Amino acid sequence: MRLYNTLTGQTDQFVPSSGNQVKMYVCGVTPYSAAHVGHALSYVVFDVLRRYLEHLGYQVHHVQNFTDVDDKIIQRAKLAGVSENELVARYIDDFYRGMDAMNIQRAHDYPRATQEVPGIIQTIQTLVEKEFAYPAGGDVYFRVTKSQGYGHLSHRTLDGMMAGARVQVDENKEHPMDFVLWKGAKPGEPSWDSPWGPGRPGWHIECTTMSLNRLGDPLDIHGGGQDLVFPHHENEIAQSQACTGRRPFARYWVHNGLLQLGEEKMSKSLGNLVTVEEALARNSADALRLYFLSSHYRGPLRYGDEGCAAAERGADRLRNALGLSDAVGAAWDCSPFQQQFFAAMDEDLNTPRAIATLFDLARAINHHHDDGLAIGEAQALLRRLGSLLGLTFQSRETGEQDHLAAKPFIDLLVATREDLRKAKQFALADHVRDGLASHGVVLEDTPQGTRWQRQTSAS
RNA sequence: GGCGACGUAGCCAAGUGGUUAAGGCAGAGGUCUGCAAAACCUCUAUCGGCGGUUCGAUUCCGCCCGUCGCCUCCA
Repeated sequence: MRLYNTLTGQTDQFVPSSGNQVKMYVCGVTPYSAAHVGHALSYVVFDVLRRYLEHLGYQVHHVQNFTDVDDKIIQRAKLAGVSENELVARYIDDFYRGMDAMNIQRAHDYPRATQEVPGIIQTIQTLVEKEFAYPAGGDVYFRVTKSQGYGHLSHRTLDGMMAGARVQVDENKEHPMDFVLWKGAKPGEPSWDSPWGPGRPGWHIECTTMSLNRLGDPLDIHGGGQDLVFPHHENEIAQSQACTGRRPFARYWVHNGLLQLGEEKMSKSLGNLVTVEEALARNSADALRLYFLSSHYRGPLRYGDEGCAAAERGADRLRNALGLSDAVGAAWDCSPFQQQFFAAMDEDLNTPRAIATLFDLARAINHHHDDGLAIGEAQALLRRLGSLLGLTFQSRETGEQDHLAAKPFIDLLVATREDLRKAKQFALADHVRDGLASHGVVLEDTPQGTRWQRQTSAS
């Protein structure tokens, strides 16, 4: 397949460094607040990338970290009156719950910064020995001026960055753009002993240590949101290549576009976020995935209720095509849809086009079903292609319990209405139908009898 | 200020140097239905503005207008 690579700025043919093994490292979250739909979007994208690579026959080794020590965690824990560990545990749980509900496959490994401290210290030590890093005032900094090609990934130069005039003056730094590898501990902060005194890892260094230790360089794919390109990924490259003395650290850099809420990016610091839990209370996971994937992964996407509702109706359309009963008629060739789908996915994961193919296939299924042809094979294809996008074709699960409890009564009402219709008591029959509809139960009369289901779109 | 991205129908969103510019949602008409629902069929865009390159540009180049992202923690 072809894949856009932030490093080269082009869409390149994807070829892993060794055979059919793919080493994929995706930057994870800092668990100090609930997982939001922007996270869901990002991890849906990498989930689809992984599913598709696996479909192509690659063996993907997927590692994703948790940055479980940083300023915000310390601050929030104090605010909540719990330990850092408790806070982190709570939000890691929340993260897993949300991602599982989105049908995102779990990574093979979820390393945590706090569990890698000896390795991180080792990495920093190597950098200090190679003079890429220097201790100052209890901290250790990375020397960006010694790093060749610094700024290459984010297409900027040190001079250009200085011109931004937003760099903060720091007495300890040799150069304003130098960044911290090790933060000396302040009173009351969690800390570890190190050759430079007690402290904790800086933000970027953990990913270098974890990816090099868990996967080894070169990584085939390094992914994350576009907001990580600078400084996080730029710094990761600088550190990692300085540490190993080899390049590239990662061969394909894949970045997803950011989700916006209203006119701005959704982010924890702006506080304008919708949590995954909230989104899933109103929409099925399929609808959200359809929504995310119906725009290209590198472009921005505006999140909103109208978009969710439209996606839910679309999901219904696909579900309906799969819900049709098969006939014993002649078969027909549905393989062109498959080819079209793969062609779209091969071209830098063009999920909008792939989804369009899914809808085309659904229409063909409905059409041929009307003509009395066999549709089982095409339905199986739709299911299979959909699963490459992580679609389950299940309706929303909320209210499942009520629905089960109410089932015998709904069945009874539906059967009664059937009798009324047979007796041509249409006014009464419609009254029953309207009454059920007002409780979110939708009836559908088919030649095989009346079907009912709970309304899938949130209301 | 520096760097980057984007501007396609009522809304969301693909795509291409040249026969009919995907798909979804919404809308209109029709078929089916006791009526609906679902489904099917049909209809709804000269691709931000101005120049340039070209036989020909929505697609390439320049400028302008507008929007967004990064440059600070962030998927």
